[in-house]
Amino acid sequence: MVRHTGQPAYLQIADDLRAQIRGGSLAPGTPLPSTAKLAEQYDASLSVVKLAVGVLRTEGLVIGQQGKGVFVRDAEEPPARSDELAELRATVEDLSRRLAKVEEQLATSTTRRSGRSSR
Amino acid sequence: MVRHTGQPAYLQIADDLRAQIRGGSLAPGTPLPSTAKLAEQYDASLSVVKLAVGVLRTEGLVIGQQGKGVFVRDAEEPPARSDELAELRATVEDLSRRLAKVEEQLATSTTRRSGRSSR
DNA sequence: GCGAGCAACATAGTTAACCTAGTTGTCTCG
DNA sequence: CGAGACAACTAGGTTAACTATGTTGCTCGC
Repeated sequence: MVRHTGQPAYLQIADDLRAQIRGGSLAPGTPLPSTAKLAEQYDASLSVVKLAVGVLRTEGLVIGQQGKGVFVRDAEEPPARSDELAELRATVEDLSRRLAKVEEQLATSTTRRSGRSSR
Repeated sequence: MVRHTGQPAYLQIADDLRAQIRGGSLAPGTPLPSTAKLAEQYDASLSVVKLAVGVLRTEGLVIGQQGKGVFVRDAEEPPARSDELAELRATVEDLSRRLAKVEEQLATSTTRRSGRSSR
């Protein structure tokens, strides 16, 4: 895992999980794989996985329940308060950054790609 | 210094710093004390201070600049025009949709958990 | 059969150490 | 005097170890 993006591993993992959540692979209410599983899956240390989950937790995308697991939060839409503006701006920034990154990946990766290995 | 209010230390520190920012004690553009200073000031370990700053960074309240310091972001004082809010909402929605699409394309066509991985 | 206890597993928090990398001021040498 | 080397700071990332706490399922004894 990790690779070239210039981004730290814990952000890459957070991004990936976030994408899976927003993309529907991880539906609201379902638990993420355990930190140990994620560590193995991404071939990362437990520490970075914990950091990644911490980011999503801070963002409010998931809710960790001690002893049980980390669950995707109900895609409840924000209650529209004054902090919503800040949140929206932050989200826009985040999305823009990720989009730029992905677009770059797409641009630079069309030349060498091996199998579409399912998913 | 982390009195035990039931909240973890790193959240207490993050809350305190956040309050100082929103309260104006830490004006936009000004740097936070260095992590070492904060650690001493709160009588906490460097680790929890780094976590606290990480939270604020994730929230977008501050921006860390390597080698220089952590600066209060030129904030988001809400001009809060309701049309801007609507615009932002629309933009976010649009970005999210496009991003999910692109990311899914990426997921199904690029190096995806194929056991590659550095380390 | 039931319940107490226990083991296994889960997240969460804390700490410490080490490394990278950027910035800035200083000091020395040519 | 100036340029470059250097040291002292800065944040950021990674890893590992330990602790605490909660959940769940199993087993054993009654």
